[in-house]
Amino acid sequence: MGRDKKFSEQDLWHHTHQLLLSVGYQGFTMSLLAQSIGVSRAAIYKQYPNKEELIIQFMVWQMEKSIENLSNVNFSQSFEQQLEDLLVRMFDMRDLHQILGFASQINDVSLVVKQKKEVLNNMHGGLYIPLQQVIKQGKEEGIIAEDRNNFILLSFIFQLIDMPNHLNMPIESFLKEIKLLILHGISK
Amino acid sequence: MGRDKKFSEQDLWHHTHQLLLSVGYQGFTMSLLAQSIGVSRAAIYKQYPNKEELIIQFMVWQMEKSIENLSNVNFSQSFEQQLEDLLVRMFDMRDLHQILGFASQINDVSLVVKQKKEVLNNMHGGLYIPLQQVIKQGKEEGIIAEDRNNFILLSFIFQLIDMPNHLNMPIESFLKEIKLLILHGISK
DNA sequence: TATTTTAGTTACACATGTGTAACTTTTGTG
DNA sequence: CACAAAAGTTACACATGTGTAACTAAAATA
Repeated sequence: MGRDKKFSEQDLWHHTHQLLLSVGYQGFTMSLLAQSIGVSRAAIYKQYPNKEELIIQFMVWQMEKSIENLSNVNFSQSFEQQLEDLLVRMFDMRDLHQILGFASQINDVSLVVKQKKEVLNNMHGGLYIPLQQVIKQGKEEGIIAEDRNNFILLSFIFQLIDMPNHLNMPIESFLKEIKLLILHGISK
Repeated sequence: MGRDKKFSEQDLWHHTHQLLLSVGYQGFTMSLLAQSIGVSRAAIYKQYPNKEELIIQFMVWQMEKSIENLSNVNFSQSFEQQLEDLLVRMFDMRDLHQILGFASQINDVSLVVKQKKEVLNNMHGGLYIPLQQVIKQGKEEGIIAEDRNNFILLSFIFQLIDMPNHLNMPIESFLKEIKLLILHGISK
């Protein structure tokens, strides 16, 4: 029973996403969110006790989606194909990255928030597993030197995916450039 | 004449810098700044009409320092030496980078702000000139392929300098790793 | 020492954000 | 149809931020 909802969880996350991207964490307010969804602030407070819990929950949800996505890389391919597969998937979740960067700014206003921040941290590891797998393949194929530190290599890949496309190249060619830089840097 | 100042411009910029790093642009308030300097808010308002003009002025000042710094790379060295020289200097101005990223979030509350944002944009070019010079040298020495796009290469270098040092390696070894990644990517 | 000038403080009016309590609307069900 | 349950709104109290006007403090100088 009860009356029909004016906004779905999808709506909520959609607008949360957009707002976080455009105004950042500190600029994000419940007023702005309510306004962009088209309901009153209090309607959102019925579902989430405060801004912090709403945002951390959004992040956990996004992280789950991302881990799922990355874990679907086809690991039976060659190293280079795996890398390409990976890069395309990582490229799709670029702004997610940016958003997850806000996690450290969230105040521990409640135990729940503190715990979910911890959860988020642990999930970060899950994000790295597929990458580790790809690097392992690269080492097996003799493309990557055995003695190189995996963690640095994957930080490198994560960092490059966030490289701004200032020239506004088509995604495909831009990804090709990134792949080239990852594989061989600036040298011939 | 008049009474002695309680805080110098240096003090002001120092605390502005620290605050921007720790709380970000949206979290930055005149109250926090005044508090960390140890004066009243109004004392700062005597010098800057609002937060926006204060911050944009700080950015212009920082940018000037950075351009000056980068332009002092010794361009009579070999490509690899130039690159190393450059990386050390860029590493010193890492957080500057982060701070300049906030520029787009500053509201155009006055003509002055709008103009200084424009100035800042133009200065960005000045930051690239020494990098272009180094890349040119690399091409001349036949290390970088002639047909590669300079702008992408320098975006790449800028991006890598911001790579987080999650393993907390000593700066020297970390810079060595970055240099290696820039030169050859992940391949042997 | 009285005056001028500059630096700094206090206190106000205003704006925007938060979280909640009391109320209203809409829906399904006995 | 009336009434319980869920969803939504309005209005309030409170907190924090902004910018300014009136005031006070300290130093140079005539």
